[in-house]
Amino acid sequence: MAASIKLDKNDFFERVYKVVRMIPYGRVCTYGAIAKAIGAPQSARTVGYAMNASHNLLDVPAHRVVNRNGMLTGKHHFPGKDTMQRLLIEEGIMVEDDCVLDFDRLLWRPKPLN
DNA sequence: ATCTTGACCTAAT
DNA sequence: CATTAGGCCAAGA
Repeated sequence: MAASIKLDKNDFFERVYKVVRMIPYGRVCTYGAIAKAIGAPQSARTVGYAMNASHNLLDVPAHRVVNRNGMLTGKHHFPGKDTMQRLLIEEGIMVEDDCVLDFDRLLWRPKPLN
């Protein structure tokens, strides 16, 4: 047995979801922050990919995840046209021009996972 | 099995 | 300041 200490791909996804689930209502988070929280600071890209698969999981508020600029880069991947923006606004987050206003204030930083 | 693309980020030029 | 390049992991052709 030994061997295979390598992380299963599913683990990576699960970790991402775990962090995203912790994002409080009315707050937003970034891909990079999440990546860093799960111990893969340079895998922000894969975090985004994980979000894509998270559409099935209703527990994961993917709309609260934006890029480090506060831009709604993933809005095109949501059903409908401006679903992501709508969801954010419904939580009290002001969005304009595909960017989160007061982004610095609303940004929530996840704590590193074990 | 290889190559390309993708909801990104950081550092270097 | 703007642009380029590299790195990461996963899925589709």
